[in-house]
Amino acid sequence: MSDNLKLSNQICFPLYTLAKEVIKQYRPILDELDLTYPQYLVMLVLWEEGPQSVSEIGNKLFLDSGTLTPLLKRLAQKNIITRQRNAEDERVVTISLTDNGRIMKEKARCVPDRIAETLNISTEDLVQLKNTIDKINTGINKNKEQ
Amino acid sequence: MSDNLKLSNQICFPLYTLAKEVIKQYRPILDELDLTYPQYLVMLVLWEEGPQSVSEIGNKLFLDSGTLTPLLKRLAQKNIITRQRNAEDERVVTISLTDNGRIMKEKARCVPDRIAETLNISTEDLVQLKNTIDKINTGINKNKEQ
DNA sequence: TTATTTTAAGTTGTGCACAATTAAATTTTA
DNA sequence: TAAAATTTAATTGTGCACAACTTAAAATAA
Repeated sequence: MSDNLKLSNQICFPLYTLAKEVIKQYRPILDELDLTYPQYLVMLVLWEEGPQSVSEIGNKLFLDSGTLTPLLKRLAQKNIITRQRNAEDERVVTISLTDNGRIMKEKARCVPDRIAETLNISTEDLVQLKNTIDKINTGINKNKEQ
Repeated sequence: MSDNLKLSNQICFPLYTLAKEVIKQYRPILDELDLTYPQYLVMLVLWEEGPQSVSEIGNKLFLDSGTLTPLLKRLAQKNIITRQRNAEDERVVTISLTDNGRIMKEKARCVPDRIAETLNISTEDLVQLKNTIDKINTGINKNKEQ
């Protein structure tokens, strides 16, 4: 195994553990909103872009209906979103915020600040990480096109 | 929300999706070994460091017994590891490779090459990513110590 | 030694994540 | 228009991931 290949091993594992670790940083903060990290992502999309279909949410978050359907049912049960089958196209289910869901946006305003605190890292390093991640994603997607 | 804080949002989500994406690259390759990515990590540790307890594996992979116990039972069912309660200290369960488990190491030799191919990224970028990840992990752990 | 504390693994319950399949509605094509 | 293909959610099943708890064993303290 060449050094370069060993390196790929040394990257995937840290990446996998770091992602878990960062999500763990969200847990105590999102607990106050009674949200998990994937649920928070769905709420971010709805806060930012308003009512939309399950598949639109799925395309933005890279999650399929097998993940989203039960997750959205849980958000509906918390009474922060509604799920309504579309009248024109009955295949589509439109997800909208309830009043409670909209109110939650205010309570969630502080989340990014608090995460930034726990990450305890410079802006330059964050920019650096984002650039490298984008580069890798480009590499992976280039392979897919072939 | 300052630009810096927006950035933390822009980092955590790409990190979360990239980690999932990279693990997805492993799937077709590890399917040939009938292993999942976490199962592959356990096998790597056993191939490299030999028989060890559940908690030793857990410390190295940052996984607890709630995750490892059922995972290890599945590996034992595939007949590639054994789980044996320690005679001196009966709290400890020692995990060892079977002959099949040792043979699998040869079949797994090509995995890093094939992953490196799909990632399609330069050595410099990989080194870069690893450095940034290590830096963030240091930042998180520094916070924990406080 | 006996009681207390700690440690190791297992158990239970919740919530993703995703592959594979299904069912129904819509669109496209012949 | 009727048949075929596509799209959208939902369902089913497997496997993490982790918090909270339990159990048994071992280590430590009283």
